[in-house]
Amino acid sequence: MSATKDCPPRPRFAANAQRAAQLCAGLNEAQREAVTADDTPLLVLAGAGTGKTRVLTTRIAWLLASGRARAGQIMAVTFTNKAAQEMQQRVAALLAPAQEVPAPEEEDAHIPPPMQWLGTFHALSARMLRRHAELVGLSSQFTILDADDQRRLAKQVLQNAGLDEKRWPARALAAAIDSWKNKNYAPNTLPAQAASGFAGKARRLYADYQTRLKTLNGADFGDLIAHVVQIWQTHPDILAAQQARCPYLLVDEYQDTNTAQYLWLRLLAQKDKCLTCVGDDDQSIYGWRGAEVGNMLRFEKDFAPARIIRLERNYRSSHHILKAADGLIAANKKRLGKTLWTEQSGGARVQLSSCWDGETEARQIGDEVEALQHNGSALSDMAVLVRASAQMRAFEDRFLACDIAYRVIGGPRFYERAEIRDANAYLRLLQQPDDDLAFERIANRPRRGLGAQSLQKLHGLARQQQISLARAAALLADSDEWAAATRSALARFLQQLERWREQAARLPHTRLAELVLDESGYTAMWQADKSADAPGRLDNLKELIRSMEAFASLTEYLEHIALVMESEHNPQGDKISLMTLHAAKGLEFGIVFLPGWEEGLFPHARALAEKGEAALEEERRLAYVGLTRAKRRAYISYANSRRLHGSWQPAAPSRFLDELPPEHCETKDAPRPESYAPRTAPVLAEPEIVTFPSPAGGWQLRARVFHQKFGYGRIQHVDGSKLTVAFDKAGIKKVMDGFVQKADAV
DNA sequence: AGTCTTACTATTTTT
DNA sequence: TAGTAAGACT
Repeated sequence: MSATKDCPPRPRFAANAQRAAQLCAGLNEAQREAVTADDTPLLVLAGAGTGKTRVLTTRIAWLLASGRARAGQIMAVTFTNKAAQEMQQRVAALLAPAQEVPAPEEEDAHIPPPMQWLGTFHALSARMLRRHAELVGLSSQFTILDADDQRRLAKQVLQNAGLDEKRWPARALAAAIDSWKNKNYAPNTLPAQAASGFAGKARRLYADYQTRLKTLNGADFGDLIAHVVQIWQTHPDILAAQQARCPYLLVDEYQDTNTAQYLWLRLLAQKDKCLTCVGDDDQSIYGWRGAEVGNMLRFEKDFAPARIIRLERNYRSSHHILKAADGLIAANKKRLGKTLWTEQSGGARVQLSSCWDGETEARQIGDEVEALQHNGSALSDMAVLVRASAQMRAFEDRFLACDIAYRVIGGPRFYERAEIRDANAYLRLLQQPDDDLAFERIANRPRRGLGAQSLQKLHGLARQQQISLARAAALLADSDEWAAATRSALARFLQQLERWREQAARLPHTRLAELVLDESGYTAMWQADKSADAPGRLDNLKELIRSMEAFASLTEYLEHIALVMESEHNPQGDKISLMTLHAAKGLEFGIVFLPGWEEGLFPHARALAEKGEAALEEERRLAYVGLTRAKRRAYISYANSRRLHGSWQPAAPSRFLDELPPEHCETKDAPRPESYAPRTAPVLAEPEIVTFPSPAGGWQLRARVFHQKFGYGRIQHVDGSKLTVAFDKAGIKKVMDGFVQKADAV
């Protein structure tokens, strides 16, 4: 607790020594050390279930209670809004009893949000960027693009460059740009290898994309970080001011930082900062999104003199589960290394079982769920964690069939629905007339005679003049070009927008939203729609208006929906949770089911194909995350064959099964004799529709083939895997070879 | 301009 | 298999 020589003297605030001591009361040795550490850069290596969040929040509370810092001087960075929220609440709860003591300074007397600088990288960056937007060519009203906007923009850039969208899909460009920004590459610093992509046009495309962003006054998620880094790098005064504002910097989930975020942190922390990073290299599962575990492995070097504190005492899982997880992760080579232990002894071993296929697996797990329920376990204390969302289907079907209440975590999101995005586009356009993506989205929704043709022409003019669509529209409406009908439609639309903007100043934002949806005819459009989902969409719009009430202004609301894409409204009820392993990070359940431990699925073949050994280690960490979610019981299962993309695939048990220490596991014999066939050749449920995966050379002209839908036919032409077949009844068709088979095989 | 047909794709997705 | 997205058709 002594002041360090590395840091200059800092103002001290009214301390509450008693309160500070109380905060440490329930902590173990390592936790207390981390909480009360001095200002030296600190890495807290916190294993699963070792009280990571507790340490982080207690450290914040301790910094405040001990008088080292005021709330406004602490910056705490998280990755998710959920984590930020939770931290906010927990800090407040820790400090709540302290409020009985009169507040030491008037300005702190009322502090509803205890931490002004607690948020995600993106939220904090957005806030700082709004202040200095003009330095990167934006106005402070800039729009934050979501993934869909980003894709559409990428598509426009590709079209403009004349690239074949089949070969170079927009999603691929958007993903590439994302990954370049994760690495903090600008168009002109793109390394040669990356620049050679997209038919050698990568750099051009990236530059175009950025130009378009500037024109429409927008920033994508990657820009939020990258622009701030750039501003700090080029304006030392701005950086220094920010550094001085928050001398205390805490980072959650440090293993998930990407290169750009790392630079962001390093810039902020380089001067006399008290930096505390918390994370677990063994739970790094977002490498595919740019996270660099290396940031964590290098911490001591990067922030020397730094210290590392390991939290290894696990409070969550039973002995066997912990040991099984520990044995599994030990197979990874690139790790800082730690060994979790628990005082809990005994408990159930990890249960391993095999089954016939995905459906049988779901049935087995369903049966076990019911058995556990009869023994008094609550559904809400159980979870099924899958590798890929496609696996969820079987469980949903089964749970519906036997009436087990379930909840899917991480499904489609409220803000991603078409009607919500439309409504938001109207609002965005009011605030930010140059937001082309919003303009495009709603220009003809509802129909007002501005079809694809008109939009196309507008685009041409906008691009030629380097202006936004709305400005181009204004020019055209006044010109003599085009059909009068189009011009008047444009003029009417622009007038409407103008009127709403005037109203925006007078009306509360919820009222404004209603007015816009009403007068634009948008609501009427859905009312007139006879399709089955129209009423639901109208409900969603009402829900949207309601949710806007929680915000003070339109600006605040828009900022929120851009940065907080979360939807979980209904976490109540006794239901079993169904989610991907990725979504499970940070959660815990009494009983956890881990289905689908098969080679190809888990570890996933695609991951291995892309990045080899590194990806295998990440898959293994994913398995580790899964296992360590369980408090009392873990069930691992695998199927002997699985249907993938319509055809049956043989499945071998995952190599991870062999890596589990056998003394902590228990293999349950398959309950049905016919389904017990581990490690044997696959059994195909419906051999008559087996496909021929690799037909090269296997197809002969004029051979008789059979197709499920078209019946018998004769091959006329072979083009790789595409066959032209003259069917007896259905005529000449082009079919993929996977869907036909030799007629004599039938 | 809307509906139908065809082609294509298919891990994970904190912001 | 199944879901989507783009093009063709009327």
